[in-house]
Amino acid sequence: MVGGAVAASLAVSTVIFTLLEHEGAQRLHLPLVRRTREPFDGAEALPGGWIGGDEGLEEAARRTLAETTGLRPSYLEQLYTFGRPDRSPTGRVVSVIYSALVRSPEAARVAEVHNVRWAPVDEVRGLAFDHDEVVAYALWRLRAKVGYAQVAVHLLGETFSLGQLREVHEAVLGRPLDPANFRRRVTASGAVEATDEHLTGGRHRPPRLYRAVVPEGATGPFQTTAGPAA
Amino acid sequence: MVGGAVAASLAVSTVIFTLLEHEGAQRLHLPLVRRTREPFDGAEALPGGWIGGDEGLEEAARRTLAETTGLRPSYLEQLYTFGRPDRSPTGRVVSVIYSALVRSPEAARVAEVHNVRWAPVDEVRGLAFDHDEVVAYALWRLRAKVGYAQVAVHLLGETFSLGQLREVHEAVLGRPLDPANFRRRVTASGAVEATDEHLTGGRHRPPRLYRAVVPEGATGPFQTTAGPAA
DNA sequence: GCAAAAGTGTTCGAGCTACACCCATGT
DNA sequence: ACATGGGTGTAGCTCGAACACTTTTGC
Repeated sequence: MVGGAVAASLAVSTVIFTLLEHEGAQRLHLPLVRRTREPFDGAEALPGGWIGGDEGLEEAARRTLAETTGLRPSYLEQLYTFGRPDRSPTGRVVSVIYSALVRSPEAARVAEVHNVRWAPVDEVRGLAFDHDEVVAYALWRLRAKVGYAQVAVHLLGETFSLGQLREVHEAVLGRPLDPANFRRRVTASGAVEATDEHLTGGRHRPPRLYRAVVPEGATGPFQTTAGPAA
Repeated sequence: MVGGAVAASLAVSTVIFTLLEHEGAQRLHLPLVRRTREPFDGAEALPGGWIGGDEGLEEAARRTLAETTGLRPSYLEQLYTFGRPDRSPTGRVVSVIYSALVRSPEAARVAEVHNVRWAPVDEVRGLAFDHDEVVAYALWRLRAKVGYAQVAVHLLGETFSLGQLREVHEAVLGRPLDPANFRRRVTASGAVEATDEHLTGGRHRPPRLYRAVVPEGATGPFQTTAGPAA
């Protein structure tokens, strides 16, 4: 299976979401890096890089993410592969796009070190290549997924209150949710389990803390919500 | 963005589903081609080939599909990209996998011409590379998708009875469906529209023929059920 | 005591399932 | 006439939306 290969460059880029305080509310942000070479010199782009000769695709996503932003995501899944022949003006580039979530403290830790700007998702425009499109698609997928899969917990720490989890969902979906119904839906789904601890220091009644339950099928050949394990 | 590129070979393969008569019922089948060179010489594999230097990914999928099987799919979407460094014993190959549907007459037309075997989906085993995995994942996705998206119509002709459409769903899901409820669900969804014609020649009351309704958002930048347009 | 979030209960309606039943056709 | 798939009606269940209400804390 060697011989027919063609000279396309293989890249990987990642759309990373996190929650940051913005105008008094938790809102979805993503990190952008400014390009320092042609094409699109000076424009902002998604973090990424070339795929190494001896690494898997997800591995490449993690490596380039660490190199360009220093981030270690708590969730990472393949999103889509873009390969229009004209998407880069300097030659054929096929990009495997990953989608990731990082917890806020991790994002804050990195913000001061690297040349990274955290942009609110709805203010992302004018990115290099077709990255505007990529971001819109990643956001659409995240919003769809938060409805049926346990992804939101990856934006929070080990334990969390149901109010905090609801705020995450609200930030992702961009609309308020009924606290009572949200609580019932989440607890009934079995996706979280109660701990004995409560969150103190708040201004009101201390909420019980919960922990995410690791799904059953996660050890099988396929993660049925994210794609094949390969 | 030239210069860092790495020497990975870029391939495309397609999992194609169609409906064929098998043991008295319509069942899902897919075409396999027998390899005539190393690696996996003599084994069966998914149709595919190398991606050309000046074609899009979907374009490459259509071309290789035509070249190896002669098939023209009525539906085609990107499924997943596989890139484990060791998935081919002869060197690094990254494969973009597409999932396709073809109508039965098209499948029958091609079956006699090319070196293609149509295998019932649940008897597919021992394929080259990681193609067993790929098929299992494609099937899982198709079954999930048939529940919320209008994909089944691509296995039928221009017009069809609701009984035929139900048979398609039953073949995909592998279980019987209540005819009354299926009819109501489909008509209420607005995914099909009634024609004035009826299917004659059957042994019983002639069913009304329906036509698939092209979804609204299909002209926008994204097809919200399949992925970005790019 | 008061404000506000945590947490519980209840009602309502949409949508799905199961199943009874009528309709129209070929044999 | 009758068998069979096409097509309609309907009762019951589940689940989510809306919202009233009680509980527990800080101030």
